[in-house]
Amino acid sequence: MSISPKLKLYEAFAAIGRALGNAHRLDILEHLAQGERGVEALAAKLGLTTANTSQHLQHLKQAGLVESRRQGKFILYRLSDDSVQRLLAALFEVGERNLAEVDKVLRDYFQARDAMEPVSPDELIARSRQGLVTVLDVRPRDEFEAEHLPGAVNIPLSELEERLSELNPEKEVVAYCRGPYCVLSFEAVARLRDHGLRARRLSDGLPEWRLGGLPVESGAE
Amino acid sequence: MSISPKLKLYEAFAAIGRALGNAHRLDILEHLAQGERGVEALAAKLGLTTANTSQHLQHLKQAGLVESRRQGKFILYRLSDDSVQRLLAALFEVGERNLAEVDKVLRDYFQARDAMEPVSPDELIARSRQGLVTVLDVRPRDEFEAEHLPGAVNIPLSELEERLSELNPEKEVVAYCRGPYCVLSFEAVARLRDHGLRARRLSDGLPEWRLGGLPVESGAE
DNA sequence: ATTACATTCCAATAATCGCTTGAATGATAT
DNA sequence: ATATCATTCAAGCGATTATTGGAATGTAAT
Repeated sequence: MSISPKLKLYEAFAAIGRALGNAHRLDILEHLAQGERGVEALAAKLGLTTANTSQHLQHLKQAGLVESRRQGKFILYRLSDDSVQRLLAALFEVGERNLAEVDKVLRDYFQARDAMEPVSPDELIARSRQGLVTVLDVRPRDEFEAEHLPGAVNIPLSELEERLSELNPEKEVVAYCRGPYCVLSFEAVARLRDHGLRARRLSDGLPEWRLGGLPVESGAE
Repeated sequence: MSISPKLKLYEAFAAIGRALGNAHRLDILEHLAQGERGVEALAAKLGLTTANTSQHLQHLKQAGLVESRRQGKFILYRLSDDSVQRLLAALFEVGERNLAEVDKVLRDYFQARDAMEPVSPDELIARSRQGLVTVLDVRPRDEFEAEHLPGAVNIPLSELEERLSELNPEKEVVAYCRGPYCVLSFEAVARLRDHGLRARRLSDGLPEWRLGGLPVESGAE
């Protein structure tokens, strides 16, 4: 007598759950949400060994969360589907709502999250059309070149101070990066304000923007 | 130097993932999606020991997926939030889309899923208003009494054959149970058709109906 | 072919998980 | 108080997981 089909299904779904059950793998998924990446490139960004990164990717692949294709010497990984991003969003929502620990980190580190008054995509589009804002992408150059918001300027966080002059002080800066928990844009807004500029964060990152059906550009500036 | 705040957050989110990473726990969540339950009652439905069920519940509680309250001698557990149900739905969607194994089970066991032509909630409401259908709840009596669709008739699957006469053969039967992977309604529809009745499944179960903001009733018939 | 290089596989470690059994807790009922 | 009952805790087992370093695979360039 075989196991109930419902449990068989749940076993498969649980495998997806286990795949989500590791912080590094969530990190990988955040990076892949921005576009295809090779194993070594990912490993470098994450600070993991390639062997380890490869293992995590295999794990994610078996769970149906990512797919891969070969291009020349490299094997590029990407999210299987938009449904994966929605799953991540649902996971984050549950965490934000029900885990005191999450709330604490958000409050302590991403301090004054509310005071940052994040800009919604709709608002950004409206103000951008009126020429009131500078859209600032603070991710590393390679990520910017792969894909970015239309009309965005790229100043990686590490170069922010040296390149302040490139920003028009008349306009408000709206900074974004990889996603809702990417620290780059928080940090950027704080530093820009220290230098007397008006700056706010976009409420989400590039992947959420794309998921919302909004346009993106790719290539250098 | 402390661990990055993003990883701290992801560690918390990963804990939720791990909580989803066990078939029995998903089963528990399906049952709790229908309403509050005590530990022993759950254990009986799931076929687990109480100690084991309790452990799983602790695990789910720590992950913020369920909450509990004491009522007299019993401790009742419930889902923390609607967001938990949305998370489950997102998990199922990813599985259905990207896991060949899930597809296989759905095809093999829940055979001819399409041929069953599930009825959507909207359609059910319309046809029900016209008096064209019998809404049939095939879950065990206790679950029916806790909560059911308005106007539904309760015939647990185990009693289906004996109580066929209670069903008006002029009307089409629309059966439902706990959720999209609950086997009861599939089985019920198959058997009803064997007996010459027109029968279809509701596309989802009671929890999804409630999540959609549609009304439910409770108490005996 | 041979070399170079990206990626995956393999083996070994320590840590964690799922489940069982039996005792401990905590609230209610007598 | 004492007894009862639902639930949780604690200890222990076999199985699984994350990680690492080194070997093996497979593709591309010479």
